[in-house]
Amino acid sequence: MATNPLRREFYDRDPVEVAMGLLGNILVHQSVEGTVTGRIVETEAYLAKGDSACHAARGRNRKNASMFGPPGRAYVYPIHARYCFNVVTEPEDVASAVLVRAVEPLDGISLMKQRRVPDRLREIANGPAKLCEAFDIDRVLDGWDLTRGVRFWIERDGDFNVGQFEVGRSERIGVTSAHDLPLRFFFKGNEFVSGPKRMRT
DNA sequence: CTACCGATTGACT
DNA sequence: GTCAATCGGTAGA
Repeated sequence: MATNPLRREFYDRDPVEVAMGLLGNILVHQSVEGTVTGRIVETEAYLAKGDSACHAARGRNRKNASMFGPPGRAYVYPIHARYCFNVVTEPEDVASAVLVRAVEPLDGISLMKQRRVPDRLREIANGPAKLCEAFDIDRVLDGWDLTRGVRFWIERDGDFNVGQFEVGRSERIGVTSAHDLPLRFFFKGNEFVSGPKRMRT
């Protein structure tokens, strides 16, 4: 069956636009264990310029190389003994990205529960590292081309009405610099968004 | 080689 | 709200 991944042009834009545009779209990972999908409900933008919290702020290295690659690739990096998943935005050599912080589990929930302990539905993917555990995203997928629609991609859900949620905006969670930049976006009131209630409304 | 740290999480007051 | 466990990557001796 043909897949319908978001195209390169979607990602080849300002990370703030991509971060807002990703909300409501569906993340898909087909692994040997089975297929899991989830609706993106929370994102954060990391800018190529003027953003000290961006991993590329102090230049290129082996770890952040994917961020300097073409748009529409994955940037997966390890932190605190876990992984986080970003999509690369803007043209090659412009190092910006969007962190996918939370998804609402849709298909393959039993498989996600197998991978996640505890397995309460709301807690399965309401955080960047939780999402990676539930979706089995690790460094093997760093640099993966999300626009091919093979194994790992993001697609639009034509039946989903984006307007049913108001989009909230806040400072980013967890960053130790550039606190003031309001670059986090989320569906207000959606229970699968990460953080305490005040960060979800 | 060792030292340090983080875009986290989960447990706890 | 606070705090410690976690470990791969990087920087520095």
